[in-house]
Parts: sequence; C-alpha cells; structure tokens
Amino acid sequence: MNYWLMKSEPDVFSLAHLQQRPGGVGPWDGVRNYQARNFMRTMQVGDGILFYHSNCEVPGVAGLAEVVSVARPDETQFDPKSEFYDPGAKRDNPRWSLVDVRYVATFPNFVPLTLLREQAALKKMRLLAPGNRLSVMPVTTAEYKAIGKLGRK
DNA sequence: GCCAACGTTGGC
DNA sequence: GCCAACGTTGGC
Repeated sequence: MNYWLMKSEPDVFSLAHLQQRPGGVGPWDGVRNYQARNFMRTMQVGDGILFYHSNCEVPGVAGLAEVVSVARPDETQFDPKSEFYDPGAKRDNPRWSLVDVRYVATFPNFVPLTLLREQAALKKMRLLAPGNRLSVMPVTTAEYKAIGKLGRK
C-alpha cells in the first residue's frame, strides 16, 4: 500500500466534484507529464490519495481519495475535440495513462499549504520543494498520517 | 496579473 | 546532443 498526493484545480475539478460523481468514482484524466504518468503506472488498487487543491485562493489538501483501478489508457489523448488531445499518441501504443479514483473523505479542517509549511515533520515533502510542479507525487506513510491528523483536528 | 521555475520543442 | 525559445504551472 502506497500513498500519493494528486493536484487538481478546484475550479476545474474539486474533491466535491469527485464526491458528486456516481459512486464517488472518476478517471484522473488529462495528465500530460511523463513523471506524473510514470507514478500513476506504479499505483495499486487501494493506494491512498491526498486530494490537493492547486492554483486557487487557498491552496491545500481538501481530503482523501483512493485508487480503484490500475493505470489504463487515457481516452482523451485520442479525441481531437478534447483539450487533452495528443496527435502523437497511437491507439496501439498509448502515450498517456490514468487511474480511476474514489472519493473517501473531506477533511473537517482543510489543510492549507501555509500550515503544511509550518510542520517540521513535513519539511522534506516533495510538494514543498521549491519550484515543484508535479501534479502526481508519492508521499510517505508518515507524511500521509501527519496530514490526516491535521485535517481531522 | 506577475513572475520564477520547470518541461518540452525544434533548429542546428 | 546542445540550448534558446516557448508554454505551462502555481504561489503570491
């Protein structure tokens, strides 16, 4: 069992949007970064996800989700009408993958980025590294638990 | 809206 | 393979 942090712009797709989907399940499509894609390809069903809201008024971790499928081809890469269309992607050799994720919980207390930065235990988090832009990244068990604690209290 | 950091592209 | 130009990300 591994843990991950996944970023989404809440104006586009928030944790509440995921919650509202049938069964609370949705495909994490549109990832167009190789490093993020490679992380998704290593995900296992049941892995825990910190759902992070980025590029918004108060960025931070909104709650929890979980992985419910291993990586599969992201169909939007083949769709010329999609904003995620990739003319270089081939049906017989898909370039981009996604995993399906399920809503788990909304934190009673949203955990803002500013609070994360104050935690000595989280100093080494990849999210907090200068210039970090990855939208999918691993978090340690200790980091996952520490952030869960902040969200609950 | 600004801008620094980063990834990708493409000419050579 | 180098690297400048460009586009994107994302905090502020």
